[in-house]
Amino acid sequence: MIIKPMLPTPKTEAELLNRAQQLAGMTLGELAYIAGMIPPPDLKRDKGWVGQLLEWHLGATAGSKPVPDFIELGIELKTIPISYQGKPLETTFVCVAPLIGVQGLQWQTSHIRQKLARVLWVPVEGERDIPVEDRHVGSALLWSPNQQEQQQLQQDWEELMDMIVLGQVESITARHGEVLQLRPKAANSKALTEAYGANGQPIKTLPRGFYLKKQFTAQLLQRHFI
DNA sequence: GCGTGATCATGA
DNA sequence: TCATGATCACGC
Repeated sequence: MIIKPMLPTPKTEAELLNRAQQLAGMTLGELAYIAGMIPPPDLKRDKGWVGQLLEWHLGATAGSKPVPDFIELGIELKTIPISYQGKPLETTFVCVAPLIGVQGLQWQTSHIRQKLARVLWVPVEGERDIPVEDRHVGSALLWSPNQQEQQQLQQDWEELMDMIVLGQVESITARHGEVLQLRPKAANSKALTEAYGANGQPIKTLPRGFYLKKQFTAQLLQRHFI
């Protein structure tokens, strides 16, 4: 697939937000045309397509490195699929969860806290009955967790990491955590990575990722439009 | 396999 | 109907 070079990366937060807000109201088909991309008929085999399209338009630089999308600005870009009611249709993947070498890890210095410190949220229509090319981009917002959100995130993170340290990763389900979940994040159920077993011995288990629950992202979106 | 971008699809 | 657990694509 031939695509045009991405737009230059914004130099300031204001410039990034401004550019994101210019995209509001446009369709993914229009944005794809500008980028020289072809919209897929659906997202079954192109789950990251919308995110990569927006990365192109906003000049995100990180690629697949475990750092914020806009390194200089310390800002993470997240597209979020929304329903006709403006509520999230999916949970939001944040980052991979460490399963070994986790003793002594602190929330304050964790990767997930760094990733969520400043996020540019770009809502995009996500109902499956809307053709991908006809879906509209919504109004972008820059977000940092408020005190309550920080507290909720830290509490969930500590609970989940405690279980990982204790070798209970395989008893963690998506129901643990109020706002943050731990779920598989893998190519398939045969992809395995190392973790601690119940007796401290090494085991092989599915890689996991941290995800924000829908209710949490719904509230932060709503908070912005109040 | 890992980390990025995420959404799919089935069981409850 | 809906969230959980599973899955898809890509660069390296």
